[in-house]
Amino acid sequence: MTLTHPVAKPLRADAARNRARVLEAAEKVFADAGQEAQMEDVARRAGVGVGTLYRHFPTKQKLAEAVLERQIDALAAFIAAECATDPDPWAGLTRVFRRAAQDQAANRGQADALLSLADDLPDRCCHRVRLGPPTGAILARAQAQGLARPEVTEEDLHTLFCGLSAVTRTGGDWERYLEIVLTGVRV
Amino acid sequence: MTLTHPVAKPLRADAARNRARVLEAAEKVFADAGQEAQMEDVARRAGVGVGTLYRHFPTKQKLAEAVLERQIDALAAFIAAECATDPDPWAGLTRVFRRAAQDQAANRGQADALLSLADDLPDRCCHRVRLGPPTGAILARAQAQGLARPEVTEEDLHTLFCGLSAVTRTGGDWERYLEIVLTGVRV
DNA sequence: AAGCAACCGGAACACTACTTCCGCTTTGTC
DNA sequence: GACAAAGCGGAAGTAGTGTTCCGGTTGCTT
Repeated sequence: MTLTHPVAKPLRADAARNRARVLEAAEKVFADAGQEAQMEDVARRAGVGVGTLYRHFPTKQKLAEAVLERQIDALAAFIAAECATDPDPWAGLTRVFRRAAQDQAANRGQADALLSLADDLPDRCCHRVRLGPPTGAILARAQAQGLARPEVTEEDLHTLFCGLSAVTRTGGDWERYLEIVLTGVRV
Repeated sequence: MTLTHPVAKPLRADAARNRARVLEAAEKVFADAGQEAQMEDVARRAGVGVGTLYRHFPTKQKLAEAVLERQIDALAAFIAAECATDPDPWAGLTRVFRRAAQDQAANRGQADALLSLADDLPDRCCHRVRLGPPTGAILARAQAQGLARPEVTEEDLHTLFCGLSAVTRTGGDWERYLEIVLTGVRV
């Protein structure tokens, strides 16, 4: 499902091509520069003019959201495919954290998104909204098996994700961070 | 070569008064807005013109550093007076974290400083440089008494402080964060 | 009290980055 | 192949904010 609405809007061939180029370029530029990415850089990298950017994405914020949404989609898919069904829920939970850390370390934009107040992000690219429930479900299974401390909540995990973003953003050692934090969650 | 040499430079009475006002105003404005604080806001709050700001602090960055330095000084003094000498090193360490969290929650500027790369901050207002050693010493005592996991390092604690800044900045529940993280450090 | 130097206020400046606008080009259709 | 509509490029417009400049003022010294 690529479109959010059933309203068919046939895009001209060159327009569709440019839209894809812009998204791809934006992904790279936001990965490097986070929210400080510049529209002109995105345009140059995509090989289009800034006008074309604005035809497809009315504002920088919307472009950032589109990029973020793709990455959240990928992460959600990874969780569903590789973590949620793991017979060892603790291993699954660990894998979620490690993947999130790797993503953030490679994508400053993703770390920045977790550091800004989530209120100004729509649900479809909100880390907490999209990833909280599946991650919480894994946590619940771990708790049911006595592998995780029972008083830890889904909300707590989100807090730990936020902390993680600060570590990756400052170039800290996120492996050590995860080790300590997961020790604090484990029984 | 330090400019803070014993070279006495007697400041005119009004200049000294204004300098103090600027610092006080800046502390409040940076506490509210962090690095996004605006020089004009500081000037207005201090009841002076922007020109006066720039006579005392040649750049916004320098002003932010001066504010930060005072807060780091206060935190260092607190650690030395109330935590370093605690017979129970674990209680001391906990108090350091709690105080840091409270400071950050009340001072967005302090949280922002921990989220930016520390490289561009001079030593005298660098969290890691100023607070790492005394905090590390408390950790070492806790480890010697078998209260903290032996493989945790001073560096790790700094990483956890960085994570803490993300939690306070996003309005997360830092009490829960500390509880989980400190559980991960404790034996 | 007078003179001078330091200091002050805030308008003007400079710079950066997002967004708009419009003449030209490409695409799809009859 | 020609026409209309959709799309394109990038220069120009705009806005926000850090910094400078200078005529006027205040404090210190003689």
